[in-house]
Amino acid sequence: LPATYKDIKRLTGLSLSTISKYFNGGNVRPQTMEAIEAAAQKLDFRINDFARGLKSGRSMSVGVLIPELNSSFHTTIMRQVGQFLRQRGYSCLVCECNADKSIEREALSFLVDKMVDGIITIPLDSSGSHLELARARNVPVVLVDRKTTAFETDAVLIDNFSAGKMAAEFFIERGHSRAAIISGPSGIYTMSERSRGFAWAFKERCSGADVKTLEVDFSIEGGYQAAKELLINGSDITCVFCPNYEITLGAVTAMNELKVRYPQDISLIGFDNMELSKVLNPSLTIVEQPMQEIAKLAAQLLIDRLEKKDDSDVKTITLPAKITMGKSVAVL
Amino acid sequence: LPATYKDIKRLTGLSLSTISKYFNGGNVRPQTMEAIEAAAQKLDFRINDFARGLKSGRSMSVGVLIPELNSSFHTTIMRQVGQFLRQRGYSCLVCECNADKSIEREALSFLVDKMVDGIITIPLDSSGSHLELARARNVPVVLVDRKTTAFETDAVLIDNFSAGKMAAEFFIERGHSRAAIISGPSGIYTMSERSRGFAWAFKERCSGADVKTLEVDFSIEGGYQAAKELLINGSDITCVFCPNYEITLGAVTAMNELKVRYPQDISLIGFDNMELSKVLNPSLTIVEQPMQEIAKLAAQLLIDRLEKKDDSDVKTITLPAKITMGKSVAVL
DNA sequence: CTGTTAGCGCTTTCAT
DNA sequence: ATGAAAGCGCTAACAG
Repeated sequence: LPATYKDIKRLTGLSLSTISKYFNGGNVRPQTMEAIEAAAQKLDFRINDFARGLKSGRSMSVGVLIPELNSSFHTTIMRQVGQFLRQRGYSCLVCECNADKSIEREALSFLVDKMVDGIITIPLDSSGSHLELARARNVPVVLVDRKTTAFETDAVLIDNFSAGKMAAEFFIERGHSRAAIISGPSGIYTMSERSRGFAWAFKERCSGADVKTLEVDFSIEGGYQAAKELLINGSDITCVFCPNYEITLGAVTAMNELKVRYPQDISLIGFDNMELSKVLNPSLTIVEQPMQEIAKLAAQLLIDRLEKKDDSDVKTITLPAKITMGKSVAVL
Repeated sequence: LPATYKDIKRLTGLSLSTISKYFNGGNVRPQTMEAIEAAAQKLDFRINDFARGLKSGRSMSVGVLIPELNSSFHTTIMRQVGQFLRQRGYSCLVCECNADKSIEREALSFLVDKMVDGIITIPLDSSGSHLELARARNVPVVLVDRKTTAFETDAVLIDNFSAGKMAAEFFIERGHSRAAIISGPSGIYTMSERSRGFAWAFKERCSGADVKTLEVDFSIEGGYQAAKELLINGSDITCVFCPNYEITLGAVTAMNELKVRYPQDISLIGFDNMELSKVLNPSLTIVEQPMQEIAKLAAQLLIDRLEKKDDSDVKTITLPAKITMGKSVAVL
């Protein structure tokens, strides 16, 4: 049975309040501290987080809620956020909602029940209505990657429009004018922005351009099917942009299967995940997000809110993406 | 301010114990239930997990402690375990220890402090001495993937020796006799077993065989360096076995860089991760673990312990691996 | 089936 | 700097 303050009291003769004060960083005199330390050591004392939380109303934990833990981007964000938060004394409760809105709602309610002090989330439901519950409970929320339309709160994003534009310009500069983008669901903020940027650049910077937009499920399978369709019937397309990691994976798989080679037969730009880019041969040209920075900023922003170091208005931090050159785009 | 039993009492006139009973699945009469439900609804009542945990001594949460969240295998296990546990009403606290033993020890102590009811872990410290703390606190532990030498508890593993043997036999059957294995640290149980199985099969089933064993760091970089070294100086090797996912990734990257092609120049068998196998061209022959089953069995075992449905002696469940054929092994 | 009662281990005024 | 006392929200006998 775990030791409690009472046991320490028994060994030291001190009162509960003095002991509590010590464990909360208050001033006690050296000999008191030594006595408590010795007793705690001897008893293998560890503070009871439930009792503390019950009394103080804070859990020193934050909830991380993301769509899918098998998405490389989401997992990376989650890890970095967790690492940073832990350094600052907070623990993380991680939930994934399997890309299902009703699970997302449940998960949020679960986190609130667990008394998390704050929430960092990549929202699935783009309205963000599920987040109202957090607000009702006074739990601050920081959005990552996507903004919500009906719920205003702090957010850390990349400039997705520019990311799409970048990919388009990379193609245009190398002589391409007939392009396709295999986009995820247009209801997803990042996807529609990247598509918009891609199409805009071709329209604006390349006369006589033709951009096909395929909209698929947000998965490897989706990318795979769309690429197959495109390669079989896509006739005169010379280049394809895959604006997320899973779609990229699916598209490459389809090309392998159909023995279509890049960059010879068709040019390709992928998204995220440097490692994939390098194991592939030829290597892939990709648009990359500064994941570590995104995570760090989100965590910092949340902590600042929790600790009242920042009580400014809702703020959105926008970071740039960058393009990393591989060998998957032909010069026409 | 969140509502409590007191508020429900005020609205319904019922006693706290009746209300508590209802929320814990006890029998109350229909009209009582309706009254409580209505009040709870109206008040937006949610039970306070801290108070409940403090009183009951159970948190309905389990700790998951793994070496690295950027390892595809570890992440997959963690997800599956989490999913299964959540279905059963438990939540998960996930910690990674960045492959550092002292962090692992801290993380364990952190989980115990958070009052997890049980722990599922892929142990890094192969002695398992850090797990003593859990035992001292009466927190059951289930090991996944690796066994500990100095701490006996339930475990779910694959037959790693056979996995290595399988890879070797696949090579042998296709006429290979000069092989290499790029193994992870021999202190890691899985790695030494897979190596042992690999070497054993060549020795036993292939006269005049020659097996080089390289031991590297447990990382993409490790696999990359070793493969490079092997390809530059390895002279007469005709095939390589990479007994984990990260090493496989590194090895393929090295081959791309040196323009060494498989299966023409050298044959290759990788480990884990079907997806990688398919995006690569040619596709990879890999040894696969039944991850979903591993996770499910581990979670089930822990729950059975927690709920006293199983009070048998410590048990170890061993599952078979299987080989999935790709196009990365040449027939000599 | 329902109510009364006594804490769980900690924090936090308020005194001293 | 330390102590006494009250109570956070819930559970679990026990009695009715």
